[in-house]
Amino acid sequence: MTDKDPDPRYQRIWDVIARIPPGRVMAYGQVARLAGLPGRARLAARALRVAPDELALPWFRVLGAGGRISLPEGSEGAAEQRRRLEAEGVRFERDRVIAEAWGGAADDLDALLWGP
DNA sequence: AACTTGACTAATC
DNA sequence: CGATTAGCCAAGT
Repeated sequence: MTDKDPDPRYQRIWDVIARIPPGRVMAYGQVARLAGLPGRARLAARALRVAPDELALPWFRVLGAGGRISLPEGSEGAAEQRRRLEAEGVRFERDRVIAEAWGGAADDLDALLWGP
């Protein structure tokens, strides 16, 4: 076939994001690292942006470094992201997610991805 | 092929 | 805290 195969890097990133437990959050860099792409935080962001809606990924559980929403403040997406996270019990401190929400997620994913 | 852009990050000031 | 700089690399122009 002449078609390009789907980029396996994106597949891995989508897989990681899809497994983030409710009520928890992860940073782009962390997602990239668990996807086997250390240092490619921007690729994780791009993958999320181009992700098909059919995957129904929990995009709102992915934040920038330090638990901050990366979408432009005042944008529709930023408001929705915060609303969805708070609906799952994730608490905020000004524009930043409380540290508790983001512990554990890596451990759980580590178990799900590498050792079930 | 050269240049710009970006849902990033860490370090500095 | 916020602003700046620099590193990074894939995709868009």
